[in-house]
Amino acid sequence: MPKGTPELLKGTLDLLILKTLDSGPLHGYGIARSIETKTEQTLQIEEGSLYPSLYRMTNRGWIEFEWGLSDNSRKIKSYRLTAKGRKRLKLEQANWDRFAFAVARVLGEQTA
Amino acid sequence: MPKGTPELLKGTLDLLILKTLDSGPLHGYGIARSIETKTEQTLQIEEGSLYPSLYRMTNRGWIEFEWGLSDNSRKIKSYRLTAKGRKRLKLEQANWDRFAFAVARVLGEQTA
DNA sequence: AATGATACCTAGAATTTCTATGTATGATCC
DNA sequence: GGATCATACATAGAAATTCTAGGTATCATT
Repeated sequence: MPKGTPELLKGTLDLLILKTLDSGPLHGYGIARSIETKTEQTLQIEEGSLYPSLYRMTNRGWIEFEWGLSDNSRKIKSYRLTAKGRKRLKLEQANWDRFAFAVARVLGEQTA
Repeated sequence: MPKGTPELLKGTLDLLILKTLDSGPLHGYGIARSIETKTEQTLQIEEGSLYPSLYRMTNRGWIEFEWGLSDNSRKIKSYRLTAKGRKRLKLEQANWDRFAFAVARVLGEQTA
């Protein structure tokens, strides 16, 4: 753990994945690496959280996948957002913003 | 629900309670009302979440209580932070800041 | 006398995330 | 060639928190 104890994901994993897929199709493992890199390992995506989440969101119709090959010729499931997923992303992002703002209020940070 | 669907607490309840008690002793019901007021009902504290949390944190030695009377002469459990609780508050607040910053990074908000 | 707000409590369900595994293959190093 | 590491997928079961849905009691108000 290069940056101290990693943060728990506190129910934001779906949002983080949806947002990552908003930039274009990607496979599960790549999504995890992308989030970790962007946050400099502050957020760590366990595979035991990642794959169940992808499975759930596929079932809910927020994302879909097709089998493909990665750069290094490995079999991958390439995920992408559906229209429903894009709507869901907007909703979850708005919810997060409201939530984070509210918490900041309680913590006494003057955010406005 | 005056302000739309209330946000889930996503593991921040302990932090919110500790922070509220940092301003001085208060009883459970009052803590809940304080958080709801401060956030204009964005965060809603269910009693089924509140009391178990107070119980857990008492057991962990982060808070302690004594029976007392409220302004309107009701029996209350007046909670206050312990030294351990103050340390815990600092830790959880730092963790939250790191976490919120990391999420903002993924969401593409330029916070630095 | 009834109602609503205050104030406490608990059981059980739901959900998410984590820990701990397992499998398989491509790439690298000796 | 063989070992090892990173990539890539997956699942079972545990752990933790929060929610739903009840319950009790008292004070104040209508």
